[in-house]
Amino acid sequence: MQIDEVDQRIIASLVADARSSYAEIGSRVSLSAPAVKRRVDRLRAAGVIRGFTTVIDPAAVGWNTEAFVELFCTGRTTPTQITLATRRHPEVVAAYTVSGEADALVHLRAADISHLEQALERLRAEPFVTSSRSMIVLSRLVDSPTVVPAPS
Amino acid sequence: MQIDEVDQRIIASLVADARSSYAEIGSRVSLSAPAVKRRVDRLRAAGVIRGFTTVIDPAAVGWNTEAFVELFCTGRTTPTQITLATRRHPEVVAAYTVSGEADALVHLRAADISHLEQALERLRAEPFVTSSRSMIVLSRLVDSPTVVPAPS
DNA sequence: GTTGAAATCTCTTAGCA
DNA sequence: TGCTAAGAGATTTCAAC
Repeated sequence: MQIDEVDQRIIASLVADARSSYAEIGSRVSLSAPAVKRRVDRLRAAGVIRGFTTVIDPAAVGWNTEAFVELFCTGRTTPTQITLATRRHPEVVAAYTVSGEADALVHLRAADISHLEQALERLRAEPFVTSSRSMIVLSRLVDSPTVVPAPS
Repeated sequence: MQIDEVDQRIIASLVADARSSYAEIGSRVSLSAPAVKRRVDRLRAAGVIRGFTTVIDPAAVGWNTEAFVELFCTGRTTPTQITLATRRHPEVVAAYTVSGEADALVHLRAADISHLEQALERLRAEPFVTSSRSMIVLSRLVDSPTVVPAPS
């Protein structure tokens, strides 16, 4: 799909605040509210905009502990297998297949250390996991939403 | 701050769709629109709700390459130093201090491999970095927004 | 302290030039 | 694309629980 500079500025505006009105975005990109809505609808339909969500302080809802786990898998493990397995665990925030020593990197979020330990145990019990290496997050230094490059 | 089950359900609703109306959320939690707004305002003021954002397909805006980089730092490196250094690089999506072998884990997003290479070079040129280990993301398997535990 | 109802104002959204 | 207009939603005020 073709995205012009106006689309990018609309996206940037929506990333900064998903609840701003079309009129407000329009005034920022010099477009009328209906024109903005039409573009947003088009971007949603095309899958460029996946959805609108809310950024929550994890600690406030009681999920204080985070970790990244590198998974080492058996030779014939497919990405699909890892996807299905990791999706089953509610503690999994994100999972990736990666190049390098490990085969996959899993981002976990749990209430506390003991909850994290349980989740880790469950994850490691998956049949294709041969070993794992965990990094517990001590502090989050930077956390930006998806960066939209400014039109050059 | 005190969060009751109604707040949690409002949060869950906003995480699922940040643009839904207060009336819509209200019908789901059996509250009037003004009551929902008051609670949302309170949650925002308390920092539980950090903001509303839009989930973008990174590929659609031309950022196709992702990597995680483990940083090994000199003995007297403070988290603040790492924060300031990583914030300077627009490719840094997130950064954490971690337990384990590495001192920090940095999540990078770039347009392509050569862009990623440049970003990595810049990052490794930071004076406190002694070495690094990169994992290039081959595919994103799972990517959930912040999970809000259902009230039990 | 909270809530819901009503009034006013803004925004959304469809139709049309 | 912008404009207009009708409907829907947001938000403030106020009274009641």
